[in-house]
Amino acid sequence: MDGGGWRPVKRTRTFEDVLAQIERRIAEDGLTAGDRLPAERQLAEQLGVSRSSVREAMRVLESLGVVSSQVGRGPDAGAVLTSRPETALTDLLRLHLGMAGLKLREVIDTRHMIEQWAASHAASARAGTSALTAALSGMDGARTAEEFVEHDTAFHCAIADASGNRLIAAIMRSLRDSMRRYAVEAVERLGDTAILRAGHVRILRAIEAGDADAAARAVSEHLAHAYPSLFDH
Amino acid sequence: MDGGGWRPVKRTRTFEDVLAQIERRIAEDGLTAGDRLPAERQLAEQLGVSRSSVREAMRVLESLGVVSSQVGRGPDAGAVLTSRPETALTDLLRLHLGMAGLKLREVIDTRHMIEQWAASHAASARAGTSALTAALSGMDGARTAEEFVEHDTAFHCAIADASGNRLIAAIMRSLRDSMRRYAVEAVERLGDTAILRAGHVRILRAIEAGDADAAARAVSEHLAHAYPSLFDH
DNA sequence: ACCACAGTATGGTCAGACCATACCGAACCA
DNA sequence: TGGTTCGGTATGGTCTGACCATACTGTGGT
Repeated sequence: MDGGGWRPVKRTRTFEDVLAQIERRIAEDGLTAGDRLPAERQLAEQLGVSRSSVREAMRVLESLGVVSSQVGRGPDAGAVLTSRPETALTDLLRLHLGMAGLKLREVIDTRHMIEQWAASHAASARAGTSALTAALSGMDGARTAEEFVEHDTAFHCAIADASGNRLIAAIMRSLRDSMRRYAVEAVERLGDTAILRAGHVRILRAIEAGDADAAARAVSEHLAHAYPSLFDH
Repeated sequence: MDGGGWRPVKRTRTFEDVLAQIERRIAEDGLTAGDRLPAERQLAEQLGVSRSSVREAMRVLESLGVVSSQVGRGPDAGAVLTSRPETALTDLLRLHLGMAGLKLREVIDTRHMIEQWAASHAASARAGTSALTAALSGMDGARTAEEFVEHDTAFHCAIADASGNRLIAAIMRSLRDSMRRYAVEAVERLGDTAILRAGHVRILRAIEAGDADAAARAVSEHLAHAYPSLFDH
């Protein structure tokens, strides 16, 4: 019969329908961050489904960084549209890294790519140098590997922020956050952070000078020093 | 008293605790794709929570592409760990694009960055040329803009696949999928696809020749032709 | 050896209840 | 008039218990 025109009935789960309808409403009504969604009970009644299904859809939207739920009453209560792709990206990467679905090497290569791009663009725009110098002095005052990594993350994220592309900045921040554990290990294994500091200064100088190529090269060499085991060819 | 040691009690929701415990189990037990999680009812009993809370946690894990639920009975039923970051990324980008939380320009710049990187690496490895030629002939046979974009997506994703980095390939695929609508519009606006074909051929030739720089330049020029309005400085 | 069928474990869905939270507003007092 | 208190209420968070559809499992008959 090879199907004979038959199709399986009802393949989509209820909460998926709810999700699709909410997404449609967002697109059609032009909803943006800050706008409120109807209350769960109201939405359930309007869509003719149970509150559980609406809640499961809400959990998905929340996990993707699209809504944020507040209890209580008033203008700020209920499900409010937000735009937090970075939290969702962080969770996504952390979980897939933990499951060994992704290798550390792949994450670091991605970081390499993003940082070269961001440093080039930051240099072309000569942007973000104040945040970079602040992070640099923060690293100088760090007394533990955790503290160092904290400011190191701020430094590298500042480069991404300076590129002006929020998506790339969000990916960068998520990569760093999900890698935090491995970054601390890498710093402890290295012991001396002087060589890392030199790399940071070279990146900063290249951006200040507006030299995109030099900035990209500086990033590349910096990462090679930070993760030597991944760059032995 | 500055608080006097007081802190708000119970700020985390139940399903978040469930989520944390599942994640801990994944990390501690070294679970990977293919392994099964306990059944919802069983998990609820073991954790001392209701099944609803377990289900909400499951929805989050599913939306992040970490588990996949199958009904019925047997070895394949229940919640199975998976590794599908690309579906989660696609949903994430699509929703945030729809909400205007991200601008199309940012997505295309990201794509530009990834494709230059991937084309360089594919050229260095001289990899993926067979998939690329197949996609190329697919585009030649396309009769509608949708069909063309279909094979165009395959072409560009093949470049990312050839880089060997699954994270970057996943980001590439998600970017393309979430942009599909805009890509079709762009092709229709362009009318003639001959210039796009020429760009594809140049990219392919550069990869075949193992010329990383030429591949990166070809990608850059190809994107400039496809989205002229975004490249007018 | 095969097949039909009851049993059962699974996720999917629903209804209804109760709780904590936080705002709203009216009644109450100064 | 002005402020305060306190009950009402809308919100999300959680739980219970039920029922359904699905798909395997094992048993018993042929």
